[in-house]
Amino acid sequence: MRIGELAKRAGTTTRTLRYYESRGLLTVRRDAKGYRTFGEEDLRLLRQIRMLRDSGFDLEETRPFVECLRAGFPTGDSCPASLEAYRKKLAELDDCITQLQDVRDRVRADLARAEVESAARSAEAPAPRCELAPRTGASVTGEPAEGNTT
Amino acid sequence: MRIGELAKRAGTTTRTLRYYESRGLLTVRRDAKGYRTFGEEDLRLLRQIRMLRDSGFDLEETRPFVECLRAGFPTGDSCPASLEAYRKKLAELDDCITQLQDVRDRVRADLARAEVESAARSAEAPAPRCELAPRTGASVTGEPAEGNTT
DNA sequence: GCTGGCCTTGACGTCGGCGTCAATGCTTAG
DNA sequence: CTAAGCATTGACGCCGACGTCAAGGCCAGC
Repeated sequence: MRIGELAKRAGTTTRTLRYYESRGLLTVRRDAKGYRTFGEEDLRLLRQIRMLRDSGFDLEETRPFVECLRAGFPTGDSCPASLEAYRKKLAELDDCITQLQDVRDRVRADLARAEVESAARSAEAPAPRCELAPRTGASVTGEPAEGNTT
Repeated sequence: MRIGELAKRAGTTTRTLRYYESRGLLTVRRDAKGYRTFGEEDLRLLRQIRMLRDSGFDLEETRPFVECLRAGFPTGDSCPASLEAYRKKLAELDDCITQLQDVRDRVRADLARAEVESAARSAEAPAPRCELAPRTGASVTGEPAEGNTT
């Protein structure tokens, strides 16, 4: 399998694969023509990387999983280093979520306060009335009843 | 007040202030020597920007607040556009938190599974015994008792 | 006069993870 | 023969929010 096919099968691009190679995540054989050659194990490796990246791992953090696979283990997370990486990421995620929640609460509070003050400002304005003038009988304002007293 | 003092008072750097100016967030007067000159209102404006950036607003998103302050309102969030910006960011934060929670749960599940399988592998391995050899009498391995049979 | 400290503009560097050329080579089908 | 479609290396572009350096002007104090 050459790079184009692998990229297609892995749902990525050749550029990405060459980049991974440059980072040492992909080890490459070459055929007689100088073309990169890959096998099914590379596909598995790429799927592993993609899953992790979807979970917020940056590329470097996938390395333990990659090395684990390359060491012949059935899955990328069969090794202690991978478990450690999981735990680290988990802690990071928890921290991140907590921080974001704090921020959200702050923004929520700011919004609430700003809305209240905005309402206060409109209240001190001449209070636009949405009521219609009373239909029934005598006018409260003391205006002359329509077509009377002439 | 010149740029250095403003930067110090706002807890930031002159580079940042010049950058804000280049983005049109800071409007500048110049003195006779060509130096930038600032007033207290610029300090308030900077504090507003800093608060928002701490809450995850990118620079461009602080613009409504800045314009609100410059329009003479008492706070940056006295204007409808600012309230809208709050609501938008709030929604973004909620989305972001939800996504992160999903990711965290996935990672947690992956870790749990990997831990179980790791434990399973150690179980099928030759079970490293942490017991000491029995003190009492006859050796199980059939080795010659120490200093005997000579 | 010199040093040190403030200011000016301009421009390049950073970080991650690739995207997007450009110039060139190998192979195969028409 | 030629075009199409794969491959190769190398190098610049992008994004946001600045950091950092260079080269120079202006001023105060010793």
